[in-house]
Amino acid sequence: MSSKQLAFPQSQCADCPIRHRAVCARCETDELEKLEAIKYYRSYEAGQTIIWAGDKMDFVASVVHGVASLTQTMEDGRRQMVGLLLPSDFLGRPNRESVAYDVTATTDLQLCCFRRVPFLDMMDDTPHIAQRLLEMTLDELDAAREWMLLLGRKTAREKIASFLSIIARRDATFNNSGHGDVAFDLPLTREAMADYLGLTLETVSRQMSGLKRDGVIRLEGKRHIVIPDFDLLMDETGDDADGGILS
Amino acid sequence: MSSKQLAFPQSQCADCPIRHRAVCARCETDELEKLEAIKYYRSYEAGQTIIWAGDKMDFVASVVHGVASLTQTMEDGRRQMVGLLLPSDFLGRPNRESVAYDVTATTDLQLCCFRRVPFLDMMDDTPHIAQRLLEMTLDELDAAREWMLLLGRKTAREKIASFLSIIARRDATFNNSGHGDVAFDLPLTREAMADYLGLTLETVSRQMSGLKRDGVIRLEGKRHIVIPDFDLLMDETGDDADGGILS
DNA sequence: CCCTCACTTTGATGTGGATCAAACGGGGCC
DNA sequence: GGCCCCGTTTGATCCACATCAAAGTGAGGG
Repeated sequence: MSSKQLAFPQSQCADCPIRHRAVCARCETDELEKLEAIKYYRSYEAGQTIIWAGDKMDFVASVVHGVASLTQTMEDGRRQMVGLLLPSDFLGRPNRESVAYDVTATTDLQLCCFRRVPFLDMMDDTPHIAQRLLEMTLDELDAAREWMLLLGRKTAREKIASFLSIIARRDATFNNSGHGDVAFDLPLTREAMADYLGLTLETVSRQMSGLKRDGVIRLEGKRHIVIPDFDLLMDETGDDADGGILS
Repeated sequence: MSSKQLAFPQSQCADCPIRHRAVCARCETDELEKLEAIKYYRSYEAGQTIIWAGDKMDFVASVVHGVASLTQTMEDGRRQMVGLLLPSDFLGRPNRESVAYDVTATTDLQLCCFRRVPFLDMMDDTPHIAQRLLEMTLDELDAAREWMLLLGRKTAREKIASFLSIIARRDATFNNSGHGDVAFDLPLTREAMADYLGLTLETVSRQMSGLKRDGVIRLEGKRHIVIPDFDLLMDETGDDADGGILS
């Protein structure tokens, strides 16, 4: 079993996180070769729109580096972010050509793409791909449901604290030397945070200032966050205090 | 193709909507027999809790009749509905034993259940089941994203109008004789609607009264809704006015 | 080095929906 | 028929967050 994992040719599907999460974890060598044959990379810079709502999308993809967001916009301009894709997350619907929301690069971004139709063919030949995608989609649905609780019932301060803990859990490099400092860079502007949280950017800014004033977070520059005590932050989220730090 | 569909033994998996949506649409006779062997029914009455958050769930299921809801509750009692399951919707995660939210019957309810482990085995043997479940889960994720826009950015009146249009789309019997009346029963109390919409029950009630006062809806009793002109309702949702009535 | 521009912070005021409180209505049961 | 109870409606008040407005900050470019 472990020898089999070691047998995966590391040079194939090289820096592509999809190997770990969506497709390749249980792939055999010949399947990896098929994936190699249909994959290609695309890069975007911060702020660039990848696809507009309603456009055709002829590929599925996995995020290599950077952050992408899915956003819905109402006619009068109100906007709500409905998805935030970090490295190794999957983008696209194998069986559907169009998307229902704008996809935007919120930071510089690299995607590992697979053309849709060959990817579909490969799904037919390789049953565990669909099973793995099902797992990932169910995880995303669970995340969406947490997000709904946040949007529907949490206060502005709880929303900010929850958001920071979500980003910290995925991004933080943490400093176990001595005490438990957790530090990371925010990959979003205050406006994008507001779109994520269903707030205005002014409220986001005020609540960040409030958390800083109360010593829950430290701000080094506008974007770099240091959390001196993760439990203190968790107390602000409104979530049950189970499963310890970054579990 | 159509002859093949007719070849499905109608007496198998008899009144079970899972046949149409999750599993059986492309099943052969022998696969249907395997499904028959592991399926069973469970009934619940309105208000009954099916599973509590954190409990083990040893089955997956499909809603036969009635309505079930998925709800998250914060420690201080704030509640947010995060899923609403109508007939033919699927419940459960094949690969996970526990659930992260309470599952409750909001009306009298019948489920068609499959024990989890045999269902998993069947998924391994029958690749199109995972593909179909992936499709359904992606649809649910799209619905969750619409819901997030509603929770984050819509006004109370828009939330109510959107909710009514969602229920109408799935439930309504409509009366094409003469004009386009659309009528249906609300499967939820005002309180459950409030949990769905991220509002209080008082606000739900006030906004319903408002829509009634303005002639957008008629109320016959507390629960029966008549919509004299669906376009009028759609104008209140804040959504783009594309894809006509009940498309 | 300073100017610019995009992002952010802070301040003053307004308001939609929450909260607290009371009355209403109708179905089931004695 | 009358009473009770649960779900619902309506009213009065409050407050968290939106809105409108202005000033601060810092990175990049001339």
